[in-house]
Amino acid sequence: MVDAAETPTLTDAEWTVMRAVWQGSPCTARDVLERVADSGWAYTTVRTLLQRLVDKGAVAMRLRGNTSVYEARLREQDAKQSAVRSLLQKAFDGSFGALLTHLARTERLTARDRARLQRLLDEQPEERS
Amino acid sequence: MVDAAETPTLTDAEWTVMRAVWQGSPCTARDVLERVADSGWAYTTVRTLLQRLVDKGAVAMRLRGNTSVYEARLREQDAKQSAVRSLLQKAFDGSFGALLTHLARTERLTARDRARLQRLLDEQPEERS
DNA sequence: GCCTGCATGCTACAGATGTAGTAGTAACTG
DNA sequence: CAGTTACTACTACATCTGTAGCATGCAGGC
Repeated sequence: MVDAAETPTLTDAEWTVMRAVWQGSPCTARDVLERVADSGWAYTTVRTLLQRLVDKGAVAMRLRGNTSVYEARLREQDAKQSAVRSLLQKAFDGSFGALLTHLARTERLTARDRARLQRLLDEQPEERS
Repeated sequence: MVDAAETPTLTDAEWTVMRAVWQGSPCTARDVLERVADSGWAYTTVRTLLQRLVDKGAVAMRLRGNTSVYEARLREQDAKQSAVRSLLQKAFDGSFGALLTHLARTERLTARDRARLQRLLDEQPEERS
């Protein structure tokens, strides 16, 4: 009852920045800019997004000299889990099983994926409601 | 190259309306309003959302008497697939396997889910790339 | 000491989203 | 026929998102 409860929701652009931050956590805006180079974003855009993430509590900011240093506060695991939950709610009636069924039906599973799914089935301990 | 290519992206509110539409497809705005009763939305809100969906091509509208009748154009399967793809891109580096791994780690399967998934795995023919 | 460069804190602004309200009109109801 | 309903087309408007620009200040080089 502690973790993914108050996870902030991230927009697409914010996900891009968070991925960069997670890539190496105490980092500067300049670092992030480099990591998201292909986005073509301006430095100030990265800055704005980082600020919004700070506002949301997803990253922490502190000063080192006159430079802001950012550090992830939201854990990648939690963000992912939250994103999955959100998808589950809006598109799969909240049912994890419905999602799996959909995946198995529509996604092309590689042999590796199939094996992984199988393992998921075999390993997961029986549910005790 | 026909199906989920040009699938429009749905917002959360739009998902809610689409779910109602899929529930019984040629239907009126009033029908939708009833189906989403718990949302507490005003009739005009539903109307606006339906209009936006029409604009996006997700539903078709035609007149019967002086009443608009809406019909899903976007298939539920395609919408779901698109939503999954989108999640994959932003949170799992586009890797289906990464999503599975995450699911295996964090989500719980009910016995029913397990059975269903197992059946799908057994049934689905081996992939040939 | 002054210029150049990089950092910072604001401000901006269009388009998307959530959530309606209003005005005009067609239809049912006594 | 007049009032009450119900439907439609438009308009509204605060936020959120994507994507920056600007004014300013400190720090190092010449």
